[in-house]
Amino acid sequence: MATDRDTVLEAAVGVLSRRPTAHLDEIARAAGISRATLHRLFPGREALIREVGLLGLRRFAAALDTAGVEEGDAEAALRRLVHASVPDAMLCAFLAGENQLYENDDINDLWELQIARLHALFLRGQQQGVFRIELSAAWLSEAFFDLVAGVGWSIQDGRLAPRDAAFSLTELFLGGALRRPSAPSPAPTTHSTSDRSTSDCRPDTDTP
Amino acid sequence: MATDRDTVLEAAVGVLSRRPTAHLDEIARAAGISRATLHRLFPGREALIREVGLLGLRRFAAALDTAGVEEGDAEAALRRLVHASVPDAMLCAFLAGENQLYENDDINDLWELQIARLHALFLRGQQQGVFRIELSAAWLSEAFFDLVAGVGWSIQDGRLAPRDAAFSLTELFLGGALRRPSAPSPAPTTHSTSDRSTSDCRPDTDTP
DNA sequence: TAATTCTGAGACATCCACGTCTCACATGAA
DNA sequence: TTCATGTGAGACGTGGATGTCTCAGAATTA
Repeated sequence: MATDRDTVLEAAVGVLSRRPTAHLDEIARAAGISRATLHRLFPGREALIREVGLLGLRRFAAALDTAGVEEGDAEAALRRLVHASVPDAMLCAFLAGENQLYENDDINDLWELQIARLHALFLRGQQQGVFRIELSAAWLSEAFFDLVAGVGWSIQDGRLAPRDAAFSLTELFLGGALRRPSAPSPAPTTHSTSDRSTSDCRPDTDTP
Repeated sequence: MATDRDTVLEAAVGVLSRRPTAHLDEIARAAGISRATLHRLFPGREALIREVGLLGLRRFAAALDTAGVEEGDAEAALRRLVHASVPDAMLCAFLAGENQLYENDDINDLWELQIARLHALFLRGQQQGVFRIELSAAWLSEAFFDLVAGVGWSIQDGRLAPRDAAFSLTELFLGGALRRPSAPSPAPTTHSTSDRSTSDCRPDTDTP
């Protein structure tokens, strides 16, 4: 069913994010293809998980791009980043689990690059007076990424509704990160403007 | 050096939390013992990681106990829980990564039990009017545990000072979880009373 | 229909981590 | 010193996942 490389990779994430030692049989079955075809697409297990990591990093980099994290108000940029990264929360969950797994150079470089962009966003926000300075930018970066990963896990396990993901993440994180906590708005910019529907954050685990 | 079972397990966590597929050679070397001794202590890899999971769950359960999460004000209980669980943040990081790994019954039961206690804490806090009701208790539980895990990873990688861990976690999480956000106090109850020193949160990675 | 391409299923061979064993040596007690 | 216990180092066999191959059948196209 899933002849697309990226489709197979997303199916692999659904398995590997929870069981990093899953057999290739299992991954192939989750993708709806045979082990032979999996091998035709990716020459070996190492190549597969490397490409999974690369896909996650590409998606997160794209989210940083589309959110425009280096422009404008830091709070608004973070809100945009939430909406842009929540659909790929599952990939981020995988990255959070094995970011230090790779001794590969290009992956680590790409990873450090994105983390640096996050770090710069929080640093800028602190200089703008939007984010609290008692919490280090490094900690804010780590916490944000971990919460994105938590969103991915929660959605996969059915503990969090995909439509609530962006709202839950934004409110919880910004409540703790903002210097002057905005009054807990009952219904902020989540379900309103809908520049991008957040309902397409699907684990895509088994949809044959 | 580390003949103690728990010492070996803690050393194993430092490796397994980042690389779940680490060889037994690597784990033994991290613990400062030989592979033969590791085998004498734990009969096989499966038994090892099972005991690592059990240790983490026991520690987290003990943290819930010493914090007394089922008593008194929910906010105060959560603050106590932070201080009690931060020293074992590395174990929690391991659990966060592979909580669904086990098809073992007793581990899953113990896991569900602790999560239920967390869930009850947040539910009680919401009923008390302390925690926000726009964020589900399930999400608050997941987010809290993920942030504890993030603390463990950050400390292990040297990105977060162990002495700042409890403060960073408390401020970030409570800022987003409290219904009436307390004014961002510059130095709250973290470094003051010191019921338990938070500086003993050491990854214990390689101390030969 | 006929040809081509792609996939699934299965059968191998290979390799590596794991489990087990033995032996030498260090440490501590008698 | 002598004995006992425990550890480290290494060798060895095994099992299972992985990698590669072939072939039959389905899907697509001419």
